[in-house]
Amino acid sequence: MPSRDGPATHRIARAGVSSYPRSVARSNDEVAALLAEYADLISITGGDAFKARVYEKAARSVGGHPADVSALDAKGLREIPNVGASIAEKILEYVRTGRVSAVEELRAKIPAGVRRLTRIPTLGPKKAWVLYEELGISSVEELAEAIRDQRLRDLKGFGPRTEENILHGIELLRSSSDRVLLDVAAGLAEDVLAALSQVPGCLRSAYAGSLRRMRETVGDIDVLTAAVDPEPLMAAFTELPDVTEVVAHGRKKSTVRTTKGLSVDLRVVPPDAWGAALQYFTGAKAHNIRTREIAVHQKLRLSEYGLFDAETGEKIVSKTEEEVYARLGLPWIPPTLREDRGEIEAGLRGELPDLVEESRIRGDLHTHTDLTDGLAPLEEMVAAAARRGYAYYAVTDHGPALAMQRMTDERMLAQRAQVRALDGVYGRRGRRRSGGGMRLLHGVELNIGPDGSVDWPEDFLAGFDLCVASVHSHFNQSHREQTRRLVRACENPYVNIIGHPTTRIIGRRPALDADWDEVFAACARTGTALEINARPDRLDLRDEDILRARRHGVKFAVDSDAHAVIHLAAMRYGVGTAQRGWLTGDDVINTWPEARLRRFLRKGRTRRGAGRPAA
DNA sequence: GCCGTTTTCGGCCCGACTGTTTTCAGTCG
Repeated sequence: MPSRDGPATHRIARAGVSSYPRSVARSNDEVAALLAEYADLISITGGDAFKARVYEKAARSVGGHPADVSALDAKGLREIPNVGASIAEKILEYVRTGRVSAVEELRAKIPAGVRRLTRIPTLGPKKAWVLYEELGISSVEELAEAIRDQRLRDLKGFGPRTEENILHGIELLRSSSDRVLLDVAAGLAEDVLAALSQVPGCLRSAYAGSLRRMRETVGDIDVLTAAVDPEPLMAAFTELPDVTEVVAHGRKKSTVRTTKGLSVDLRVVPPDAWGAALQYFTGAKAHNIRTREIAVHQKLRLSEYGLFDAETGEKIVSKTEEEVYARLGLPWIPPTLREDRGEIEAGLRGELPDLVEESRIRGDLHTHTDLTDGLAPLEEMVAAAARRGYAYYAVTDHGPALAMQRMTDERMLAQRAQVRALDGVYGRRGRRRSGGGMRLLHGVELNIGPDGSVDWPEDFLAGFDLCVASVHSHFNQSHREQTRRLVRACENPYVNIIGHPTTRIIGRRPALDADWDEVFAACARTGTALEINARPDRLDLRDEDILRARRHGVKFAVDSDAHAVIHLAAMRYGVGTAQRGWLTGDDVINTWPEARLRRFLRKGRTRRGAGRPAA
């Protein structure tokens, strides 16, 4: 994609627009990024704030739109929310020419670095513009230097605390800028695999490395292929459309840099070395060191080419990972566990967990509609959930405490009536066929206030089938206050799930400062589940927290927190994170049959009718 | 620039927090 902003557009700290599943054409992402950039440029230059907001909203709608925008005509485009005549025309221009003149004009006025300044937390478009206009600052580096030289002191609206906050923001930006979010890496890797698998002579292909292990961020992508003759694969690889630079080009290994700023390594191995190579390149390094040590103790030698007799050099096994692990006395270890966090010992004892898998997820318990900040109407979200084969599905729009969502009792109750009506349709529909239908749960995402209270009193909450409760503000409370707040939310008999518990946003916002062991203990004690929010920029709880919470006996819910149909597919990243936390199906409430789930949702409630479906 | 039980113009999510101010602008969710 032609972008003045360059490759860093997709880096974590500035991943403003990102649509995770690959079922969506990439042109939607490109157009969304362009519209978002235009919105930023309007804001920075002091343009009409409402106009900027429309472009922002249009960017989100396009990013979340299920159809490929490059295949739509003007009429089709205008059916996308927030896309009218003007934006439709710009999208058509982009599809036709690869550029949008209005965006080009604004880009000519503002160096790309100025927009990058707004990625610094606490530094918005207005301050960025002042810095550029008054001091000519157009990069993060220049800004850091200007602060060192105390040149911000004389600017109106900039004081010592502002300097401090900006410096802290720059630190945050820098510490995360060399890795990308999981969905960006997965999308690129899947594109590369799709292209390489078409090359004649390509016998197998897969991605390995931290992406296969589903680490929350990815530094570069390792792609592995099996072929007798590597040349055609290497040639095709270095000529992929995403490639901006060929860093290395050899027979066994090539490295390229891509438009997303991410490096991709391709390794071509002989077909009979596939298993050993996949094991080797999946890592993690610490896991590989352990497996090689085990090999050495057995007078063996393990490399990417196979497992060999250390003395004779004779190859023993190499075709599959299973064979390699088996010969070492280990069961096959799922990639998400390969971090040397006890998986070797557990494997040796035959006690690896029976990990939760995406196919075992029976429903999504945290999703939104356009009643609040979602993009799709209830009917569309529910239809999409049914297509995923779920046995149950919860609609959990925001309560009134998030003032921006304009929720009222009446609107919530009206939605409930709609949900009940749809439940009648979907529940029955399935029962007539085989295997049962999809039951709909009416829920809410409550806001946890600074004191731990939530949006509604208990008698109103009793009407919901389930309540997710999450923190959306007051991130800087003291350790003690934050802990008390979360514990109090758990103690509410109607709160079933703590949504995105730490509220961290990868590369942009740190986790809340709380006594998590105390919070986890409260969850276990009160029968409150912790969410594993599957959005790639959240993945909250993260793997280490899950491991810790699990020891308290907490149950978990892996939720997409979908705000659009396509976001439902983010479930895979949540499941990957749950696996990294060693969770089994029994640990995850939304793998349970409906009846068991409903029992869990009743929690400590005394009132009858709470948590039950309407007849 | 988009949208409409507010309907072809006049609104557009709105409240809290922070840091800068002395009455408010910028940022965030």
